[in-house]
Amino acid sequence: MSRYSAAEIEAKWQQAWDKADIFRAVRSADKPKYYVLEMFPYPSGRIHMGHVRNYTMGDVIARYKISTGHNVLHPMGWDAFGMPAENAAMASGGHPKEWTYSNIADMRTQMKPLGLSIDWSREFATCDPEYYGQQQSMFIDMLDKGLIYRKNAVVNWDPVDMTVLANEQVEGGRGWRSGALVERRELTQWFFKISDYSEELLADLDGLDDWPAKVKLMQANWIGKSRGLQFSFSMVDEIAGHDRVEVYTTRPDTLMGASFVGISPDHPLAKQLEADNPEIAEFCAECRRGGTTEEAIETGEKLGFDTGLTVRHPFDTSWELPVYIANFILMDYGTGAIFGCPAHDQRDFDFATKYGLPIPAVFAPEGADDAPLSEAFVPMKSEKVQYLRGFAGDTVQTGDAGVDSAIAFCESNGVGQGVTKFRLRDWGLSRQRYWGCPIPVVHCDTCGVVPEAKENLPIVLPDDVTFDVPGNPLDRHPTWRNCTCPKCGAAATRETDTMDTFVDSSWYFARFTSPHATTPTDLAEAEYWMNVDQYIGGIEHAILHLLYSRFFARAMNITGHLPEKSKEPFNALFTQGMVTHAIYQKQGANGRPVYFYPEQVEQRDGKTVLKEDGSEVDVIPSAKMSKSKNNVVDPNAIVSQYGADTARWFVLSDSPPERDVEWTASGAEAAFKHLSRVHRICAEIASDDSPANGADDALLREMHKAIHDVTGGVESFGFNASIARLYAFTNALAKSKAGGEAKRTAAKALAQLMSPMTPHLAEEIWALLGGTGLVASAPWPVAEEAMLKDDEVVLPIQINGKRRAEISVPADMDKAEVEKIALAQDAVQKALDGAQPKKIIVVPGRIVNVVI
RNA sequence: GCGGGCGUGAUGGAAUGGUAGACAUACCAGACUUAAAAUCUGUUGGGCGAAUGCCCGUGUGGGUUCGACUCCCACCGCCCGCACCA
Repeated sequence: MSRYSAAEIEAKWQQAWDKADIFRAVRSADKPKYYVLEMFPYPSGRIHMGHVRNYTMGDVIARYKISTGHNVLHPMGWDAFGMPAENAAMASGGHPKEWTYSNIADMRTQMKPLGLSIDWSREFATCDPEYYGQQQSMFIDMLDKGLIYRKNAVVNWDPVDMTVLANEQVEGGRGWRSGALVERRELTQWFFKISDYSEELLADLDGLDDWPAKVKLMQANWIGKSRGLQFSFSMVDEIAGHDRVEVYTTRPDTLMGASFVGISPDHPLAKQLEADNPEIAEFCAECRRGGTTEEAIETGEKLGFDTGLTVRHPFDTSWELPVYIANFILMDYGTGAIFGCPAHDQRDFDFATKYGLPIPAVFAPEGADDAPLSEAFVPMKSEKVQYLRGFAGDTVQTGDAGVDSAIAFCESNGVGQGVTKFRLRDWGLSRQRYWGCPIPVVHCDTCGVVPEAKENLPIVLPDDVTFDVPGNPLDRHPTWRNCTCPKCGAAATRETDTMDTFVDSSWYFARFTSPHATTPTDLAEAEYWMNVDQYIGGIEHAILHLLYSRFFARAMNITGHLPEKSKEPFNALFTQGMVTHAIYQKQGANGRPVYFYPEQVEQRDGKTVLKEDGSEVDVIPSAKMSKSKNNVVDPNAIVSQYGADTARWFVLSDSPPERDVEWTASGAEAAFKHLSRVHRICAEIASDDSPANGADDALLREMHKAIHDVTGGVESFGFNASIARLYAFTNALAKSKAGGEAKRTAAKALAQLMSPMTPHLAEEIWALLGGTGLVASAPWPVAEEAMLKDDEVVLPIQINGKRRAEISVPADMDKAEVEKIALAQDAVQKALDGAQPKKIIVVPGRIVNVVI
């Protein structure tokens, strides 16, 4: 009998699928469509286990949906622009384009053996001119609709990558990719008006029922809606055109607790003062430098500088407050100025204590006195408090009510107005890089900034560039920027900035519906295939990519490139966990850890030791795979050792999909053994000629239960549960004494149920067992309701909630009868000891509980 | 600090409020073998017991319920996200 040879089987069936062309997505009205998409990869050149897990999950869904009669769209492409390509060019010569396309070719070669049900005819890379040319076309449309604008802005400048970063790309004051401390620079930049959609992007999260709550929450936090009062303090002495300080507060109810006004070091007034006061200039410079060490960012002492200026309280013009420049006030948030209410804000409290400012309480816990505070009193806004210095609403009310009535009071008394503010800023898209989509605008001396004419698109990146010096090669290219103005025809220059690569990934899902169209999308195709029914990717894209894509879908709808229904483009989102692996390390001589590869260690007497000298090593379980920690498992090595089916089976089997899964050698080995066993069992069954017998029914019932449970698992992303069920079904099949026909029926069902996870092996055994056609296109088996219930059920008998006996009764026996049998049990009789039970609970088919 | 999630055998993990530990790993024992590998069979939460069995057990403490891993309250621990956000 032939052994399970994954290499042979997998190549054979991949060819069969190709030949039958069964994964090509075809638009037709005869079937419902299903669009499943995994977040497309960056072409680093190597696939890793995380990719395998991500794409396998998508593949399970895609294959399952094919067999349940859907037209499935399951595409793949490449997020191909971005800095690693330029970094590679800088580090080792070569060209980003060659580096990228050769990486794509390598990764495609590594992915194909996984046997994914991808429609490769739709493949594209975002660095293809056919793709980014359409992106340029959309840029022009969006510019036309006022969705994009240009402004001077203080931007986050990454001094290592020599580029501008969006706020979202700055993490803890550092560039998200380079890790360099970000500097402030003023540049003219292009922006998407995403902030116009803050309210909508927030409100529409509510409709995303099949998104993880966690992701929705993260987006809501990021959008950061707040309701407050904006008003101004008039200055006692006007200076150089400044007669008031505009502030924003979310706690206007604490206005009577104001003790100072603080402004940001970047506030226009501070800049004014800085100009003729060296001391202030020194302080502001210190603040700006302030953020540059990590400690300062983390712990940050609250520093202030008394400007000597004073302002009048809006309710009492004789009440004067000092104006401080303070390092903890951010110019980008609100108005860049605050009033400090030390009694109810710990930060203001610390500040007031330090500079000897008064700390009047505005409210206190119900029934408490107006006693001096030793720390700020900051209750939840939903909590009721007693106002001591309130000015609007009830004396005892919640903070929320206090805020509302304070806003109403202030508005009717001409003190400012209630405003809603969002934390979400406009999305700066300009990057001073070469390897990105050129921004299709022209700078003309007479006409100014002019969008390029669409017939001139795509504006293609020049190939003759060098990377021997930092900065943008487009900027120093001798001729590329020379062009004519599309408006007046005079000589003009191109914009040399390119787009943020997040633009590329904000619409690729729409392009997959018509990847070769000569417009960004073909509306008829988009109308048919959109929305993405199931999107699968990592939680790390919870905010940036998904928020930008949601915005882009709206912008594409406005510019006529997507239908109205696609404003929320992803119907369901699933965020899968990582694939992790243990780290083996020892303390090195210099105190730093030394890392070992998995093949350098072994288990001896329950300890993990080095093979070479038997010394014990430390094991850190479940760590993210990382080259520097020597704990990376290469998918291709696994595929050549065990086959793709084993890799696919394992990444799905050991943990729930949303959680991390730890790759273990023993687990992979076990997966392979199991698949070999399935192969062997099915090969035996193929030629089993034993006659039908009494065991057939039990096996077929087992089969229908397996169909039911496995289907449920696949539909609810419980792949690990489906796999556990398949193990159990295989065990039942192996042990069954049923006749050959029944066994073949059950084994064919096994092939079908396994086909989404291990498609090659499934085809092989399907063929061995005489299945018709390809299992990949066979209709999904349906569980018969009648076969799911056993005639006899085992009921546990509990006494006071503890299991004391078991009875076996017909499943449809009525309650009274069950009760009678339960009571007759020895254990029950003994426990009752002649007394009457207080109560008997019979849950049909489940349990009996006798209460004594 | 705010928000969210999670605590179950040696390990990964199962359990619509209804027999806790499915399924798998690991370990141990046995069969086959000259031997090993492969394969097959069986055991394995803790304690007591010769045994039918009994007691304890899902982070800790309380509560609701005939019955709680599951629901409620409080606490402890871990993980993730956000954060001088006015």
